[in-house]
Amino acid sequence: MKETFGDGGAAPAPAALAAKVRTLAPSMTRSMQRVAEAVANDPAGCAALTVTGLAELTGTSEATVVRTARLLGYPGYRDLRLALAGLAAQQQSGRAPAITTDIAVDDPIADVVAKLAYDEQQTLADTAAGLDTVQLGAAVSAAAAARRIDVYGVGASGLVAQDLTQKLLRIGLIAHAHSDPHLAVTNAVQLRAGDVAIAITHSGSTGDVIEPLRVAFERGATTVAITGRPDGPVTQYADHILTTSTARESELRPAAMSSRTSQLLVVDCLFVGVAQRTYETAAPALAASYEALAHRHRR
Amino acid sequence: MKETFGDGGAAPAPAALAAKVRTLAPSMTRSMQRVAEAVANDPAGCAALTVTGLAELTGTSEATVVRTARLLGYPGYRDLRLALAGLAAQQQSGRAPAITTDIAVDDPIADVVAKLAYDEQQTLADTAAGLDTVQLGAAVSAAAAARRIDVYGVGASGLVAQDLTQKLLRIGLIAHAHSDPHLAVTNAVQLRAGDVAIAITHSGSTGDVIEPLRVAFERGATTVAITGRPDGPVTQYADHILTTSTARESELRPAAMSSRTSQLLVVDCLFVGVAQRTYETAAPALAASYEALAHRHRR
DNA sequence: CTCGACATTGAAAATACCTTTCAAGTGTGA
DNA sequence: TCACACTTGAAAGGTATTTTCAATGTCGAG
Repeated sequence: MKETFGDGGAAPAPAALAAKVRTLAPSMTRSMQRVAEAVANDPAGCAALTVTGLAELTGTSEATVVRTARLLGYPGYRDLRLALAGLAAQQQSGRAPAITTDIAVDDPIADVVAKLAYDEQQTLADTAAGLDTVQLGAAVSAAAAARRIDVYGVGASGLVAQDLTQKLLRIGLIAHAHSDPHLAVTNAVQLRAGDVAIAITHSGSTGDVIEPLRVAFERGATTVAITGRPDGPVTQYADHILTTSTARESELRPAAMSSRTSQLLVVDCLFVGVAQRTYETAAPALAASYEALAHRHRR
Repeated sequence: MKETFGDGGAAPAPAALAAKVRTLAPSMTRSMQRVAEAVANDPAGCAALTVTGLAELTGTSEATVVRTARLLGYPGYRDLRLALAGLAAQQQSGRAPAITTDIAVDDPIADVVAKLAYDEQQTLADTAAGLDTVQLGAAVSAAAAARRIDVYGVGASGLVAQDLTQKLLRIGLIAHAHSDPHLAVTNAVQLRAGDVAIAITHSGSTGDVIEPLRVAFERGATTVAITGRPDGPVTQYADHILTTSTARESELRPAAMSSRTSQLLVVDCLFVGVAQRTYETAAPALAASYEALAHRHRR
């Protein structure tokens, strides 16, 4: 005959394992208590063990381990082990509040990854929440209809400018990125009504970027500023202002890092908006550029 | 002979299973993809199944299930199942519903913003979860001690390469970004042991980037690959592999967009890691560059 | 103090599950 | 069209889990 234990009524409890162990402890034999204790004390560790392993650890036998599992309400050790793994995962994920602190010089690399990822996620959420969709829509409309689009950005923002330009080119629009202030200005002079000029500057006060935008503005082009300071000097020449979020920075995490994340999201939104409005031409252009690149990949 | 799959280096990933499935999907066979898909779609359900059960559910064989588990980085199905149980428990204990739909041509601009922000956040989480901190640590150590660091990247990855270079320069290291494949190779020839070469390519098969990395590798430099395809050609010349996540893409949201987000996070982690290890020189260098820029702001 | 009934326990057999092997099927490039 | 490499599942081969069962220990009654 089969040995039967447990009340049978209790479903395989998910989380309240420690409690169950305490409740059932009095009705357990000595060896079973040892097993139950081990399980309650270190779910994660026990989840890594086989029946044999746990039996050895507790100085008992496989049979006892199985009996304990049964008493705790599981069909067998296999299922207890699964529950244990779940429990371990849960309580591990529970303890992750420490990410809010700054990155320290002696943080282990895993913490650095977690903190950076968290911060950037935060930045994205903030940016999305703070973005004025009306202004964005207006900028999109202007860009979609533009004869030509010039983008100004220096330093880290210069890369964002290039990113935007690359993508716009891919959907068949005419776009240029300028990080050389002189060339930017001389190009801005060529702009006229119907063209679009976009300045990207986190501080909102980068002279090298403001100057070409001013020229474009005066030439009658539609001007857009992507900046973290909606009250900064750059905005006085901007028809549309797209605000990026300013995350807290620390010594090891320069402002450039999160502002870049924020700027890229804005730029992506701008791009997708434009792609939507020019879908007829954008879709085949994207497909074509994709196709063209296939040849440059090795097998 | 024993069949061997998987990279072995990847530790049994804790949470980033869905991401891992996406990353590895391209290198899977059809039946394996069916298994992987089932696992990614319903971790909880699959955790309740035995190998045989999962094989039947997916219309494949036990062998295929085991192979898939291996490819995902686990020693066997047993361990995958444990991980699944953990995952199931985790995601049961509270999670947002997720904005799963693709961006459509007629989405209002506000939806575009929300979806893009959500997707990029997801990409960040996946990347952070899937990043091998051991590999990262090794790359950091090498870079911190390097005489010189060369970074290769073309197209969108070229901007990421520049971003990394800009930051490394700011903390006083000698770093160069190359997007011209000819110049990249001719520069790679100059590298020797103690130098570091970093290749950035989402596809893992961009010849223009692989070639200079190969040269650097053969010259004895420490080589690092930042790629979304840990099994791609680029990795054969890489001492350390940093895996970026592959998010689902759609027509309006090219892969380049999320891969860039992922790459930037990796690059940021690398940078911060290096800055930590070279803190004595990095801190004053950062302060100095900050100071130098102040003059370029108006008012 | 001795005996017997019963509970507890672990060794070992039996089973279920997981892993590996291998041959047949399938597609792919020369 | 053929040769080749890759993919796949059936079945053999191992492990882990479960069950059985006999040995041992416990405790109360005579």
